[in-house]
Amino acid sequence: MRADGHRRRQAILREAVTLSTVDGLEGLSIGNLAKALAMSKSGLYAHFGSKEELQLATVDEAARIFRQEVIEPALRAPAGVGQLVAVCDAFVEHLRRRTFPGGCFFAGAVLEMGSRSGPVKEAVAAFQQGLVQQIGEFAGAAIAGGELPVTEDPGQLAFEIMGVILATNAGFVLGGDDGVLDVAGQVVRRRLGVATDGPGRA
Amino acid sequence: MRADGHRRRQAILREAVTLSTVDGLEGLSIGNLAKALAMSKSGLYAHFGSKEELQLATVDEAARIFRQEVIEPALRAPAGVGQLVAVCDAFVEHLRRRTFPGGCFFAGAVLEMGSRSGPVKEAVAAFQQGLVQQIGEFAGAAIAGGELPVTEDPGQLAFEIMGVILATNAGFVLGGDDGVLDVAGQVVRRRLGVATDGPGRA
DNA sequence: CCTACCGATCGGTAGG
DNA sequence: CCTACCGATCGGTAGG
Repeated sequence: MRADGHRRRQAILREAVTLSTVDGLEGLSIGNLAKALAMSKSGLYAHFGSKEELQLATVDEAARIFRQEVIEPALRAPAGVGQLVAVCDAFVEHLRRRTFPGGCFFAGAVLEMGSRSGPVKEAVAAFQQGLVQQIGEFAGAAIAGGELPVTEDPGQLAFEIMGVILATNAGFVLGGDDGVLDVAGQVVRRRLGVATDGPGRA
Repeated sequence: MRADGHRRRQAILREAVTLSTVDGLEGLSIGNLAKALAMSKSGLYAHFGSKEELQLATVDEAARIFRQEVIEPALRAPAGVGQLVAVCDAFVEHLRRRTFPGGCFFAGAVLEMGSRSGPVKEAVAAFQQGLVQQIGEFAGAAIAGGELPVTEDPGQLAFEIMGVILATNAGFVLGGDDGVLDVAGQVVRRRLGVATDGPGRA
């Protein structure tokens, strides 16, 4: 059945994304992935013709999961500042529920692939640039809607929020505990002039 | 001569740091490093008894270079806000002069080693935590000196500045051009209420 | 999907 | 510092 083949492929890719957040997209090996899935290497080659094809499909699957867990919740929030806060909150929850053992797939992939060339690097770069652009659009809407002063620059604001996201991921991956996760929401709310739901308040 | 041996060791480690910013600390192989230095693998084992020892020495050398190029210039700036701005500017220059092909060594090492265990991860974590603490002390001095309101939190401010640093590195590594490098200074000066030397102004 | 295999490279060692 | 080697694993293929 086609549906079964698709589910099998998706299960493989989910495991590939998971392993990549620990070992990297280059450190991900066909042998390790096969072992984790209790199948043979050549079984994997029936789905992906080469390691590069596997890497590209892994990036696609990681993008799908990130969109589902982080972007889509933000898009459902009220346009403007609400979406800026929501994208940070959704990212924090993405980390908190430990979707992947190595934190955010793309934070790692950007640094691993950034200084390389080829289709995998291009795929990672395209996703990252799309994310920054999406956040910039949220910021633009907040300014256009009068929630933020017209002296704000959407690109700079997107850069700042990307910084909060990356600092949160780095702190979380390194510390392994949820301690850092509350800082992101506090910082971004303070920066945008939104009331903070501090701890100790219901 | 001891001095020659020390220089040789340092040259090896400089190359090891350089290669690590592209291939990672795990992707750094004894064979590749030996080839880059035009020596044999066993020649490297005369300096480092194992790959883990090499990795630890590589982290130490990267820390030395980072302190020299980023921390020390900041320490020479006026205490308080001046040091917060200076640490960002020095980091940007560290990237601009392309010290390493893969950007900031520690930005990559933190994500690569974060979800692992062992002495190499601990060494990377210790450096990163020391850096955040150092920036937090700069922020504390700025608040104590009345340059920033007492409602500011040094830890949150250090987190924000680490975010600016990480977003700058990610953008630079991915884009490969100097375009992002001016944003960091603008964002951090605006955040701290310091006058911006915008482009078009001498 | 499987077993069985290929040459290349991995970290590391023996012996000099 | 060197050559020569070890077993293990790498990405990938042949043949089923």
